[in-house]
Amino acid sequence: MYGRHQWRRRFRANACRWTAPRESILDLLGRTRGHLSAKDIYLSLQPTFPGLGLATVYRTLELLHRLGIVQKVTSSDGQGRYQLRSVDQQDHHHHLICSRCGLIVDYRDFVREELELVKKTEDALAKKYNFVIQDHSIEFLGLCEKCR
Amino acid sequence: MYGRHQWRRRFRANACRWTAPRESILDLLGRTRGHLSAKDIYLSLQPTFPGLGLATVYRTLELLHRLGIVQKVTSSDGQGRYQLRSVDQQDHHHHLICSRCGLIVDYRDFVREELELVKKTEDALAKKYNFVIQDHSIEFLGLCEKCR
DNA sequence: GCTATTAATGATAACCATTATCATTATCAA
DNA sequence: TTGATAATGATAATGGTTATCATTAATAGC
Repeated sequence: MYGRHQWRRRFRANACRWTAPRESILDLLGRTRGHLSAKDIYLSLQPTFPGLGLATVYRTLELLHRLGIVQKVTSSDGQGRYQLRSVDQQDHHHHLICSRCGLIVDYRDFVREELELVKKTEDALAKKYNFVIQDHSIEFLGLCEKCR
Repeated sequence: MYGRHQWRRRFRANACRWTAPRESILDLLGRTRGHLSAKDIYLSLQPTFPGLGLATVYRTLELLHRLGIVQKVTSSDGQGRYQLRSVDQQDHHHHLICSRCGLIVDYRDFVREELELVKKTEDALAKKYNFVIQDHSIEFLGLCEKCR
């Protein structure tokens, strides 16, 4: 995983400053498995960083998303959730989402097959519809064990 | 496509009443290609149905979604968009979404291959994670011709 | 190490899609 | 026809996200 030095360099390269809020948010994302909402992050950092503002969390997440550092999932309730984009391809995954309680499960089954197809589709769509493809999302919606 | 008699029967079977707002919304969805937001629908019906309330549009869309009549896409700007679920399987498609302006393109390329993989994945995930799978979503995000 | 420039921050108001409330109306089974 | 009640419309409330703006802090140039 990246350390603060690498992050700092990456920020500099994009004319962005390396600040305490950004470091603490990246740090939290780095040591958290799941998908965090802006409020999750805001509340989690409250004890160690009481001065942090919610607006800064949003701004930082948007920046990280723009830089391709963070992956954004808009769940069906319209709330954005964020996760560090893993450096190694081994960790690429897709989502299984409970439409009742919003639980998000990362699954890694069939990812190889999925990515093959994704690559093929991506190329074809980019050409046919004249899009610049930035990302893809494969999700299954259903009811989890508790909600079924 | 369904006519009002079929819809009416389907509503009755679910203890739902057949009303003017519901008929007009279904009618509009039936003769519109793209994905409509609640406000789109509200504004489109304003001339022919001035009394229609926005809340009713939301309630109707939620009902149609619950009944499986309508497909919902939550775009990355957090706005819900709705489309009549097509009766014939031939029309099954996935989405190409512009992350800047929200444009949604339905594509039908590689859908056969995608659905094969989807079926396989669905079965495995349902078993492994004890989910009841209701739906899936495959989306590509990028910048459209105008926004690139 | 200073200092000027200006990006970033925090507090808060504004925004906007969606949901809840509630009195009124309309559907439909009996 | 009528009674029970589902559905509606108007509007207030909610909640996530964005805009505003004065203040603070990071960085490049000296």
